[in-house]
Amino acid sequence: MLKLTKRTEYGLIALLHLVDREREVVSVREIGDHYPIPRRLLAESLKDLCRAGLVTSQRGAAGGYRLGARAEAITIGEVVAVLEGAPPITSCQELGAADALGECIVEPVCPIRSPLQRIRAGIWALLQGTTLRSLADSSLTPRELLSTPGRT
Amino acid sequence: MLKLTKRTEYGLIALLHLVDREREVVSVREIGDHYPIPRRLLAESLKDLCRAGLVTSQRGAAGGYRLGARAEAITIGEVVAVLEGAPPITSCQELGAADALGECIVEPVCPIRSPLQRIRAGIWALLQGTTLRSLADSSLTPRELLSTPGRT
DNA sequence: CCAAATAGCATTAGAATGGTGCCCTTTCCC
DNA sequence: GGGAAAGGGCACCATTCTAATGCTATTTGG
Repeated sequence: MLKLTKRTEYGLIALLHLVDREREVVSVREIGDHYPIPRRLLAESLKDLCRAGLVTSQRGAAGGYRLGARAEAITIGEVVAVLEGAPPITSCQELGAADALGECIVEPVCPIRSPLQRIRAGIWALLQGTTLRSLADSSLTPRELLSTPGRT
Repeated sequence: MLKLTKRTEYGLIALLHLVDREREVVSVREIGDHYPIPRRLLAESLKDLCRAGLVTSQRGAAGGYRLGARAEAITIGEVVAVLEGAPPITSCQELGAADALGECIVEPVCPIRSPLQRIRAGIWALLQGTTLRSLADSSLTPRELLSTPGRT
């Protein structure tokens, strides 16, 4: 289904919490105490984010996590890619070459021509264009997508 | 995971095929012959789309399907909602009232404050703002989202 | 009447998801 | 030094979702 996983939700919650305390080391316990979510899974998400370098960890008694970069430099796309695997944007589809439509001789139904691939690319672009900072500031979209135009 | 289902893909392929032959009645067999996909599932998707009124059906020997509205009037959001269930945008979250952030006393962690909810809303807005026509014309996004700004 | 085509329902195998258990390693602090 | 606190790494289970197929009924054109 078209939805992000709990894993991602917990990760984002943690990251936004860390944005609030940029530069500080915050333990999973403290983050978990603020939200009605299974602390254990929160920890799993943070582990994954740590392996990917989006956060750094401090082990030991007074340990915890800290943002691995500025909040403006971490995109939601990165977070999603880490926590639920990179989107299966295959073959010639690379967002950069997204203009080269019409010229794809891979298959009878080239993936780039599949409507689903194009939609995925759009969603992906949206996520890549949203940073932790902008999410923290409640302005989700790059511009003001929520006031949708289109629909001729 | 953040992905649309095959069901949706087949539905979109069928719909785009019907856009090409607007007003004509096209059988599942004919559509299926054009793409390397299980014809049976294609039929399932079309059945669902028919129940929802996005396409109309003609039963009997020379039967088939036809678009239920103009290609400009059918949004990808509608198609997705039909084929994989409406997105779980719960409670106070309604896209219209998305401005009323900060004032939500439902839960300790109000869904509207959950980053995941906000991202879902963004994705949903994107889908709602894209029509079958614009998809057929390969210009996926309402404006030119693919050239993402943001990322301060 | 027959063949083609949609309509409806049911089921199956496999994968993904959410959640938990168990144990190890590191580090602070008494 | 020793224990408690905190992260690190697997492995596992139950439930749900997904993709796909089987079977049968109903409609309709020729």
